[in-house]
This record gives sequence, C-alpha cells and structure tokens, in this order.
Amino acid sequence: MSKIVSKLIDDLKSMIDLAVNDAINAGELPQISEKFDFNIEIPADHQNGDFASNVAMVNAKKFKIPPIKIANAICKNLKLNNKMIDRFEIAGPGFINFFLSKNFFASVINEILELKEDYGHSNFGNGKKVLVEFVSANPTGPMHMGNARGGALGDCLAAVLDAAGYNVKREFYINDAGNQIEKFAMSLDIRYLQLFFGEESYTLPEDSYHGEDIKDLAKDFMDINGNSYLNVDSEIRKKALVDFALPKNINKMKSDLEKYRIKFDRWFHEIDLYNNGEIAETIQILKDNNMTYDLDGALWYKATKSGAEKDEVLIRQNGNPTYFAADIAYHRNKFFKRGFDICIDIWGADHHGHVARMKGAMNAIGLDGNNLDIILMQLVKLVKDGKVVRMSKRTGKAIQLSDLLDEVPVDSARFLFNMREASSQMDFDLNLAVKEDAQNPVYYVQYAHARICSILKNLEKENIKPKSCSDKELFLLNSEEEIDLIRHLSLYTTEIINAAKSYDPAKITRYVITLATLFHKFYNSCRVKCENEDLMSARINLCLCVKIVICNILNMFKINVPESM
RNA sequence: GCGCCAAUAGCUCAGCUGGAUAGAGCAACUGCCUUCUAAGCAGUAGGCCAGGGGUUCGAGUCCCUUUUGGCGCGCCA
Repeated sequence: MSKIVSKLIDDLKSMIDLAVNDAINAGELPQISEKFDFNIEIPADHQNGDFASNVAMVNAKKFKIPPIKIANAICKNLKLNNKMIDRFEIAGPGFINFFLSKNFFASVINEILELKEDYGHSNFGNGKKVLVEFVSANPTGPMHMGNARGGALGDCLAAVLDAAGYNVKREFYINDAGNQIEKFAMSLDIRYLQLFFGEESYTLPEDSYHGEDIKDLAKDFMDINGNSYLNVDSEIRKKALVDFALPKNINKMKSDLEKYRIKFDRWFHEIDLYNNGEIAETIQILKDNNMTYDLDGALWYKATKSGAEKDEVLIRQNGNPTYFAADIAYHRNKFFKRGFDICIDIWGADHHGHVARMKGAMNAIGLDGNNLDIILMQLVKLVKDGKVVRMSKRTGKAIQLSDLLDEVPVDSARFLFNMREASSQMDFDLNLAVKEDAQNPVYYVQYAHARICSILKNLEKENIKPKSCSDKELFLLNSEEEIDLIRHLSLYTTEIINAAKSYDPAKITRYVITLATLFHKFYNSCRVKCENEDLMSARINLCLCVKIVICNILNMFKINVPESM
C-alpha cells in the first residue's frame, strides 16, 4: 500500500483506540467487557472528510449510549499526532471525519516522483506463488469471443497480482487427450475420406466437429500426403491426421494470442498427465482415501461425500479416464508437484457445475480446496449497430478471436474487455471498439497522457524543465481540482490491492478513467504554464505524477501509451 | 423439478468487508477555443435501486419470498 496512506490508516486506528481508552479511564464512556470494533473508510463525498470512522455508531449498542455522545467523548480525548491530518469533526449520525493536510498532498507527489514505475507496487502478496490459468481453449477448433474476454481478464488479473506482490505465472492448459481428441480424429478422418469419395460417401455423425476448419485441415493434410493414407489402418490414419492438425491449431492459437499481447509462461499438455502416470497416481490416492467405488464397470468418485448432488465417473467402462479425473491430476500437479500456493482458474460461467466438485476433489486428495479459486466469467454478447451479432459477415461462421483482432485495435479490445467485472454479462460494442475518438474510453485515457506530453514539450521549447520542488512550492497546489487529482493519485496502491483481493482488474480500468477525468478537469481550470514560477513547477510535477500513474497502468495492461495523438 | 448467476437513469454499467443527499459514460438539450491538444471542460434533464416482507442506529448492499432473464444438472469438456 502506498506507504503514506497505509501508515495513515494505521495511525488513525491507534489514535481512536487510544482516545476510547482515555475516555473510559476518564469516566466519559462506560467500561465494557467486549472488544470494541470499527473501520476507517474513505467517504464517497470528500465534504465528509478524506477518511472517516464509524466507531461511534458501531459500538453504540455495546456502550448503551447514542452514537453522537460516544463520538463527542472520543473526540474530546482524540490527540492528533500526525502531520498528515489537518483536523477532524463529528458529522451525520456520528461519523468522525478526518481531513488531510497539505503535508499529505505534498508527500504524495514526492512519493510518486521517487518511486516512478514502482509506484503502485506493494508487498501485499508476500511473494506467494500464484498460477493463473486462463483461455485454455479447446485445441480442436478456433478461439471464440469468450476466449477474447477470458484472455484480457486473465492476463490483466495476473498483472495486477504481480503488482500487488505475488509471484505470478500464466498458464494455458491444452486439452490434447481424451474423448474430444478422438472426436477430432474421427472428424478429420471423415473429411479426409470425403475428399476422395465425395461428401455423400461418408456422413459426419451428429456429435463430431462440423466446422469448416476441419475441412481445411484435412485438405492441407491431403496436399502434403496425397492418398498415401487411404489404404492404411484407420487408427494409423487418425493418428497421422491428429499429429498433423493439432500442432497446427496450437500454433495458430499461440500466434493469435501473441497478437493479442498475451504470453503464457507455460503451455501445459493434458497428454503429459497420461504419459507420466500422474492420472493413475491421483486415482490411486482417491482409492486409498476410500473416495471411490466400482459400479457398472466404471470407477466412481464419491463427490456426494463433499456435498455434491451426485457422484462422478473417474474411469469409464471402456477404461479411459474422464476429463474430471485428468483435471484432478492437473490441479494436483499445480499444487503438489509444482508448489503453487494459490491457483486461479478462469472458466466460462457454463462450467459452474464443475466448481464445487473440483474444490471437493482437492480436499479428497489431501490438498486444500480453499486455495483453488475459480473465476466464473459470464458470456459476451457482441453488439453492432445496437443488434446482437452471432455470425461473422465475412465468413458466415461464428465470430472468432482472430476476426475480432482483424477489426478491433488490440488496445481497444484489451481495455474494453476489462471494464466489466467477470461476473457481469457484458455487451461488447463493436462500433465503439473501432472508434478512434473520445467516446472510446481507451482514447480518453491515452489523450490525457498525450496532453501531458504536449505540455511538457512546449515548456521545454521555452527551456522550462521539470525540477524538484520544496514543500512550500507544492503547498501551492491547493485548488479543488488539484487536491482531487492528488487524492486520487494517492489511492492507486490501495486500489491495486483491492483489485488483487477481489480478482477484479476492471477496478483498475475504472480507476484510470477517473484519473483521466480528474486530469482533464485540472487541465481546464489550472494552467500549467503560468506567471507564478513556483506554482508552475509544482504543477509540472503534478503532471509528471499523473503521467507516471497512467503509464504504469497502461503498461501493466499492455496498452500503448502514445506521446501525441 | 433442483442448483448457480444476475435485475440500479432511455442504453451500457459503477457503487469497496452494510454508512451520510444512489454515481459515471453514452444518447438529449445549453454554454466554453486570439492563451499549454475542443479526442477536452462546465451546466440542464433523467431513479419506488424488479415487487413484497425481515434483520439494524442505518439496507442498492445481508436474510426470506415472488417475478423476470442467463446458465447448468452426460461414462461431454
């Protein structure tokens, strides 16, 4: 947390603690046996102070006196011993409101200028190892809009956690084993055969992949191998088709995601869990813990033991492990084999049924399901001209991530996908996303930065350069617009920690929009280049602070920070 | 049928572990460029926070219930 703000909140707490005790000792408040409790909060309206405590209201019952009387007793005994606080007052139903001093605002400027690109970082996470697994799109087909949202969310969440002092890794789980790969193989096989014998000769079963991409892959395979796989055993042919098509799909995903500025630390292959025996190991642990039973030739997991509605199959009648079995082994690998303290998975909301049993399964193998956090992301509706778009006009198929990136600038996509928290269903407005003007919030923020650069450039032409300011000069920053701006800057580190706590990078997106708004207000009411040279220096430093924070956020989210627009 | 998520301005959404007069943006209307980027700012208008109960000093926020949406309940992933 910004050292200044966090220390201040701690100080306020102990000052109030002290005052309550003094009031009790002086007989102005009754003795109570219970521990009294309270919060320091930041009022929405700064008329009500920069910080406020609800101590009087919360403890009215314990003291058996009205809040106002308690507040009076506390304030009578409250000794201000912090230069950062100017004064306090009692207001409303019994709030004690604290107002910041000019010392505070000057220290904020100095702190930001000193820390620069480190401003906002904290040690909140204590270096705990966190794995964020996201996108993890099915490699049997192209990525869709949900993956676009999940990608932006996961990547920016990882960045926020990193800034909050966690040791973060990003991972993509490739489902390259099991049932769907068999379906993929079968679909490719049929498309391959159709190329020689016509579409009527072999029909695609209902539950296979019908997309055009499968046809294209089969065609590419044929272009290279001709008919040489026609007369071999179908299992050999399928394997050759998958060995050809799967890496191709995976490479396409990698390049699309790179274009989207997402780089994973690791692409984890499900098949490895089959080959290295970890699935078998995991199932053995469940057996040893008496969490399984045999029924109808399948091996079942007693999910109901941990509160689920029904039990789950681990090994099918045909001997193949289910996706669930592999997923337990995968998460065991994350926690147990690789030692991650916290694992975060980002899933589509349609997988919510899987959450409870996955956490339960962690407990069942002797790990702690509480360390597995699942973020359920609601679906994205693509909207154009006020109407929901499902299909791409160009290709006639479902809109893919690569279609989106062809149309929408990456800056815009990454920013807009992080404006809503994961749990809310969102509309992605295509008209807005492609707009290169201020209606698009990403430009609004970038514009604030470009403005600052322009101011600095113009001043430099007149040989006016930024210089460090004394407190006396910084005290000149006292207009409402300046104070609001500095106050907002001071809360950045706290905001990062809040976003990390709630796994919600959208908080930071909204924070930076507000920062831009406050800067534009400041710009319109306070001229940086002005007669008073001391004030000018102070304002230049304020501009530098805003520039630093905007840069830190946009860089963190991998969005461009243009110097001119 | 059971379960999960949601419902806030005409539209898209904020509202931090319950706090003070519910906030932005878009759309609408009115102003502000001979001075640092008007991609900006200032102002007006717009609300029974889905309905009903409850908990409390205090509820958009917590609990119950009804209604309306989205999703899930496979030896799919």
